[in-house]
Amino acid sequence: MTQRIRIKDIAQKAGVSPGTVDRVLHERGNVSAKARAKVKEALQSLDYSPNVLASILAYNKNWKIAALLPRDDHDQFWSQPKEGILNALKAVKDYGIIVDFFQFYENDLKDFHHQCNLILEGQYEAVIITPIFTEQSLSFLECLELNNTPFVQINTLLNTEFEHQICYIGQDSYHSGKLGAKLLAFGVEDGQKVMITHLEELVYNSQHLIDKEQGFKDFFSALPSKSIEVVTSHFANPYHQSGLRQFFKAQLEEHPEIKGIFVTTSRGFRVVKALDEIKRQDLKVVGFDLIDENVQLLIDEKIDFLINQNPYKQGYLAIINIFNFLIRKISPVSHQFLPLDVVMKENATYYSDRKIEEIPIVL
Amino acid sequence: MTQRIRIKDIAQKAGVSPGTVDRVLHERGNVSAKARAKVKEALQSLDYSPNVLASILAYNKNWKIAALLPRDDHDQFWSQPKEGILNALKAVKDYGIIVDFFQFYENDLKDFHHQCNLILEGQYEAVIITPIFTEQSLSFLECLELNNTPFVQINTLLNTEFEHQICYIGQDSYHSGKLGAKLLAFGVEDGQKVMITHLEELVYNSQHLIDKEQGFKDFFSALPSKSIEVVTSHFANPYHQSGLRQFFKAQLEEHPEIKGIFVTTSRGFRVVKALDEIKRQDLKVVGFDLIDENVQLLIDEKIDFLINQNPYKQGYLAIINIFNFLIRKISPVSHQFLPLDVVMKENATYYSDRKIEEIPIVL
DNA sequence: TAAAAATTTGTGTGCGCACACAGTATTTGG
DNA sequence: CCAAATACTGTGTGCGCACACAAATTTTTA
Repeated sequence: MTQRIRIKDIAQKAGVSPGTVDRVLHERGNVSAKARAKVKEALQSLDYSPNVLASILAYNKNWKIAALLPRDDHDQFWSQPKEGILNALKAVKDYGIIVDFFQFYENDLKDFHHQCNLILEGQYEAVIITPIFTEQSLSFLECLELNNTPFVQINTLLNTEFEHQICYIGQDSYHSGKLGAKLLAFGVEDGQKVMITHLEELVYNSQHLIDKEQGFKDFFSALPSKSIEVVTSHFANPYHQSGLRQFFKAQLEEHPEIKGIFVTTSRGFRVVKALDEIKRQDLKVVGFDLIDENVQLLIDEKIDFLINQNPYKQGYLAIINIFNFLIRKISPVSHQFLPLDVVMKENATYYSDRKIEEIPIVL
Repeated sequence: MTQRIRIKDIAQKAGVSPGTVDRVLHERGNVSAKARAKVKEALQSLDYSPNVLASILAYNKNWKIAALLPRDDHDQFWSQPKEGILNALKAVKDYGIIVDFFQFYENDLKDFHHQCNLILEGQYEAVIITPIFTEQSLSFLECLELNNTPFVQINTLLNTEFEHQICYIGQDSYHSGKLGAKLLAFGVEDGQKVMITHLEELVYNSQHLIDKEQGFKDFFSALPSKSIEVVTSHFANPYHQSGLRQFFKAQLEEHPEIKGIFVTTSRGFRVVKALDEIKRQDLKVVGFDLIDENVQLLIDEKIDFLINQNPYKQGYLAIINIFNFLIRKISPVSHQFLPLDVVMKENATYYSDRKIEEIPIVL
C-alpha cells in the first residue's frame, strides 16, 4: 500500500498550508520567495505528482472539440477515424471532453469552407482537421491561429509551421509510397513496367498523393538490380465505372509491359473491378486501406497487398493527444507517424477486426 | 454543456435519497421493492452512467497485481512486455493499481517454480503470466483457480478452460507460422526446400513453438503452385555460437536445396551470424521480433522479414484488461489476438520506434 | 397494544484537488 | 508612527461517489 503523496503531505513537509502549495503548483503568484522555495524543495524530495482524478473532478469544466472530416456515408474509409474518435471519447468523457462533428462532402470545396465557418463560429477549445484540400485548409488553419485555437492534423500533413498545432497523426506518405513500390516489385521483372494510379479529382491539391507518388518513383529509380519504368496516371471520377474501364484499357494498350498497379487511394477495389471487366486478372495490385471491399479482394487473392493507414487509430490518438494537451498540459510529439502495416491474405483478419483495439480504453 | 446525470439527480427524480440510489446501484440490499422500482425507472429514463473518476476517488482502494515474466537482462525481447506494463501503469496508477514483478531465468524451471510460490504467498488480486513452460504453468494456474485469483495469459496460450482466466493476449501462433511460410515462399522455387528452426531448449514443452511449426508446414502442404519440402530442426543452446555454426553447416550439407530459413524465436540474428560464418549469405531468412540486433539485420538486408509479436502491447493490454476487469467490472474478449505485423526494411522504423505508443496513455 | 426487533431510509464524512474568500503579515506613504 | 494599501497565507466548500451510521418506518412478538 504505497501511500501516494498528496498536496497535504507537501504542505506539512514544507511547513505551509495546502493553499500555498496549490499556488506554487499552479503558479498563481502571491507566494513569498521563501515559501516557494520550501514548497519546491518538498515537491522535489517527495516526488509529488497530482492525482489527476481528483484534479479533474474539482475542475468541473467541459472542453468543446470540433472534428472536421469528410462525410462517411459514401466512403467507408472515413467512418474509421470517426469511430476512433468516438471510442476515445468513451475513455475521456468523464474528464469533460465533448466532440462535435463537422463533416463535408469529399469533393465539395464549398461545403468544406462552410463547415470551417461553422467551427469558427462555434468557439471550440481544440479542432481535429483532415486537411485534404491543401489551400483551403491552410487558410482555415490560419484563422485558427488568429483565434489561438489549438488543432491536430490527421491523415494528411500540411507541413507548415503553426504556433498552435498540437501534432500531426497519420502516415508518412512518402515512405508508404516506397513500401508500396517494394511490395509491387516482388512480382515484377527487369524491363517490365509498373503503374501508379490516383483515383481522385484534385490530385495535385492533395499533399499525401503527391508524397506517395514521389516515394514510389524514388524506390524504382534507386533499384540496383532491375530496371523498371513507372507509368503515372490519374482518373478523376472513381465512381464512373465504365469510364474507369476505358481508362485502364487505353493505358494498358499503350503500355503492354505493365505488370503491376499501385493505387494511391482506398479505391483499389474499383480498379480490380475494372481490370476484371477487361479480362486483365494477371496484374499485381497493391492498394491502401482495409475497407470491406478491399479486404474481400485480398482474401480472394485479387489484391496482393494493402497498406493500412490506421484511420481508426488516427481518430483515437487525436482525442488522446488533445486530452493530454488541454487537460494534462503535456505537449506531445509533433509528428506521430503510425506504422505502415503490410496487410495480406494471411494476416488480414488481425487488422480488420477491431475488437481488441476497443478494449484498451482507460476510462 | 451537457449536464451529466448524477446520483443526486436520480434520487430527486425517483423521490428517494441518494443513499437509496446507491444501494440499488451496488445491490447492497435493504431497499423496499417499491423504492427499487422507482430508482430503476429513473436510472433508465435519465440514462445514468456513473462518473468513474469520482467513483474511484471515493473507493480509495489499492489493487495488487503480480507479473510473472522471464528476466530481461539476457533477452531484450522480455524487456518489452515489461515496458508495456510499466507504461500502462502510468495510465492507471491513479486508480490504485500496483504491480510487482516476478522474473525468472528463461531456462530455469526451478526458478520459475520459486517465483510462482512467491506470488501465491503474496496475496495478489490478479496475476499476469507468461506460461512458457507448459506443465509447470498449468499447475500454477490451478493453484490460482483454487485461490480465486483472476489472471491474464500473455505471449503463449495454454488453451485450457479456466474459471478465473480473464483473457489471453498475444499472437495466434499457428497463423504466424503460416504467415512466415508465405513470406519465405516469395523467394523459393518449385522443388527447393525450406527449413524451420527452433532455437530453444525445451521446444516441445512450449506450446507456441509447436503451433508455429504446424502453421508453417500446413502452408506448404496446401500450396498448389509449387512443391516445396520443409526440413524441421532445432538446436538447444542458442548462446553456443560455434555449435550453432556446426549445426547449420551439417544441415545445409545434408539438404543443399534449402533456400530459406524460418526461425521461430527472436534469435534470428544468431542464425544470420552463423550463416555468415559459413559463407551462406544467399539464404532467405524470416524471423520474429523487433529486437535491436534483428532490426539492424533487416536494414542491412540480411533478414528479409520479421514478424512482430507486439510484446510491448501484450504487457500494455494485460494491465488495461485487468483494470477493466477488476475496477470497471467489464469482462473482456477472452482471446485477444494481436496483429501479425509484417516488418521489412521499408517500414521497420515505424514499428521499432515506440514514442507514439506511449502517448495514448490516458491519465 | 406496546415494546422489541427487523427493515428501510436519510444524512454526513472523506477521497484529493481547485478555487474563493477571509484572515494575517508586511510594506508604503502621509 | 499609524493608517491604508499591498502582499501573503490559511481555511472552507464543492466536485460525484462510497460507505458508515443514525433516524425513521414497518414488522414481529409477548
